[in-house]
Amino acid sequence: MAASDKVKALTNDSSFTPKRERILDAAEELFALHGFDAVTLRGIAKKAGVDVALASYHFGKKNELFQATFMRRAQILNDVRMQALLKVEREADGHPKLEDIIGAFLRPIQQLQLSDDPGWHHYCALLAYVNNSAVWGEELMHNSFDPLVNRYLAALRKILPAASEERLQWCYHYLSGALTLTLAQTGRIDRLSDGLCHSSDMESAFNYMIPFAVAGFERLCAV
Amino acid sequence: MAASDKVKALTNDSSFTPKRERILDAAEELFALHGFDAVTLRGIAKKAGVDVALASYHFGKKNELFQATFMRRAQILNDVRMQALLKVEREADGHPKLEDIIGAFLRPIQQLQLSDDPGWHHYCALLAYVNNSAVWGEELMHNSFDPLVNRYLAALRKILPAASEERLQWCYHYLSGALTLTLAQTGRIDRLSDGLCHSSDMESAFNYMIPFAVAGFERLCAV
DNA sequence: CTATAAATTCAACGTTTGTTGAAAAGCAAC
DNA sequence: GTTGCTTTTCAACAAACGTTGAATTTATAG
Repeated sequence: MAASDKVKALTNDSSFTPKRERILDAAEELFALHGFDAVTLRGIAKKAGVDVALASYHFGKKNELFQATFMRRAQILNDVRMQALLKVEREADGHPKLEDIIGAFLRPIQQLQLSDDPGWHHYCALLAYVNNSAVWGEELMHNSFDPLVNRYLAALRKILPAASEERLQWCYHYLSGALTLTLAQTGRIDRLSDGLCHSSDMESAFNYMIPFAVAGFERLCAV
Repeated sequence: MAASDKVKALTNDSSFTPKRERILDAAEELFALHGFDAVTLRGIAKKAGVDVALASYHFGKKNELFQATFMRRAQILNDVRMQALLKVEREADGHPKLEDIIGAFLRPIQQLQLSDDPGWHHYCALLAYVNNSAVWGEELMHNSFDPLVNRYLAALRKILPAASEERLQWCYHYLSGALTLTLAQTGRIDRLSDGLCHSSDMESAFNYMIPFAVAGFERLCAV
């Protein structure tokens, strides 16, 4: 009996089988690189050094494996982002600047993307895939991130009291789009800029993205 | 002999077989909705009311059908966008405002998306899929859109002479990301805003997107 | 050391996939 | 109306797919 390890997943009990984790690692990388449908359970199993049937044993259907892969790091990301928001609110005595809030939202992703763990690198690409997907975009993002995002929106509302809810939502949408295309790392900016800029240059990408988004929010949501 | 109709495609000769066009229509819709790998040639053929083998006969491999589907409307979009840019440049005696240029870049997409032809609706979703895809994003976008985009970048350079090339490229990247997520229509903003905003509300999406991007460009690229 | 349960592999199933060669149908020209 | 060419269908292929039940190994507990 397995495939009902959901209790474990929820309680963040990391007493998992090593092979189970290796399946998730392999799935993470392959799903991020090629998308859900282009990846086969056999490909995942091979990369994990494991029999095909083991993926079904631990996670059930292929759909469920995909969701498990996506959810695994979601809570960690939420925690880091929440800490970042609380920090800037604390340090500014409850009156953070717009730039601080957007920075708190974006910088953790940049840091995780560049961390030693290559899994986070893959996860960021997976995040881009899911957020832009008509199939997974709504439900999976909602289940994984809405509480945190709503907390951020509340912080933005507080310092942008003149903004209509509609404008605030659309501004977040544009920010999310800019972030998503950045994390997708398609190599397009490399081509278009003829080698001047690089999709992999996350430092530049985030350094410019923050003031870009700040200016947009101010223009649409300022008093 | 066929599958080398590439001359026709290039010369825009629309003396195509009706069934060939119906295959492209069906492929457009299905690829946009589910992505390349989730769509089968049999599914396309069924929707087009045609035998499976006919797709291979006209387009060769599945890859090539996908590219043909994507390229079909690309030149039309390029033409419309180019006309829009020339118009704002003409009407401003060669000195258009930033807002005019970005509007010329975005408004044609909005209009096509909302046109009577449902094919454009699907094509816009396909554009979002391709632009965010690690597999197709670089090559296909480059082949289809780079000349036009470079023409727009030149127009932006002219009115933002103080901007470094790097900043200009990244600003365009963020604009492209905001546009891409908008065209993807994942339904996420509907959920996050609890029904207040709608992915399908292209009028609001573009009305807000333009000033958002304008403010971003000005902040990063202004004198 | 043994019994019990979990983890893993093995083998196989029924489908579905993209692709192809040959046959049939449609259509032009003479 | 027969001859050539294009278009379309038919039939079938080998390969790969997700999934499952049973067998085997590994770990846990008493």
